[in-house]
Amino acid sequence: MKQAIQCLSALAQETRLSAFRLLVERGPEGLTPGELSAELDIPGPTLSFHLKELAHAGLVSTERRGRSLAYRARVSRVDRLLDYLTANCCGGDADLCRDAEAADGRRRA
Amino acid sequence: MKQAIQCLSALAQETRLSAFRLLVERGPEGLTPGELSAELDIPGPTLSFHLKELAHAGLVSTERRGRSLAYRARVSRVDRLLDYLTANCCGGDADLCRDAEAADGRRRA
DNA sequence: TGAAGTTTTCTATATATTTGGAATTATGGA
DNA sequence: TCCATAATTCCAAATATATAGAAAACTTCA
Repeated sequence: MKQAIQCLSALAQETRLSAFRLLVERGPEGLTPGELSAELDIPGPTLSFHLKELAHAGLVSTERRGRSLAYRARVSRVDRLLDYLTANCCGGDADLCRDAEAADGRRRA
Repeated sequence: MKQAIQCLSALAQETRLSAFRLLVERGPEGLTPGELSAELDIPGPTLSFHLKELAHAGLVSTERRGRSLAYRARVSRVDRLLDYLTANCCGGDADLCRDAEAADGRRRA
């Protein structure tokens, strides 16, 4: 649970969510803090604070590339997060769960 | 994006995450604030504050049932959240994305 | 080794969230 | 209507998070 909250908190902030999504789009090549700082128009220290938060949650990894660092998104973390959030849905009864969602949809429609 | 942050923030808190997961497990029958308050050992006003947060994010729905309310989890919101977080992964190049994850895994192993 | 480029740490301030007791509001049944 | 139950709102204090300038630390390449 601690880990899930860490991931959720990390993504529940505008600057960090934007940075993470840029990194997801970019793929394996990654982006440097300098590039992110420019792209997001955020001062270095502020960005650094947020990247640290994402790294601490395991949502990004880093690798040195020349004189800069390359930050990359770890998308698999997001998948694991989803699994945790919906674990044992409807007590494990898939049919019940499907019905519940359908009923819920009907109510809103 | 606003909506995604709202969902993430709502779940990024111990009491709310616990409540949400209890509701997910319970399925369509739902749980009343009183039951949740007892189960989680949280004072009424505190729980109420958190349920409001979840409801505001669209993660739970309510329905009156006799003298109480039934809170239910809206699991579909979580699915949509995942889609948003990983949208346009690796610029839409699925092969690239798969490779990136595999490489990342190798690095960590 | 030294200088330039990158990124992070330090630090203070501003802002936002969480908590729970007391009071209030809403509901259903007699 | 009136009472008992259920849940929410109000409020103030405690806690946590975000921001960015100045300074420091780490890398690389000449």
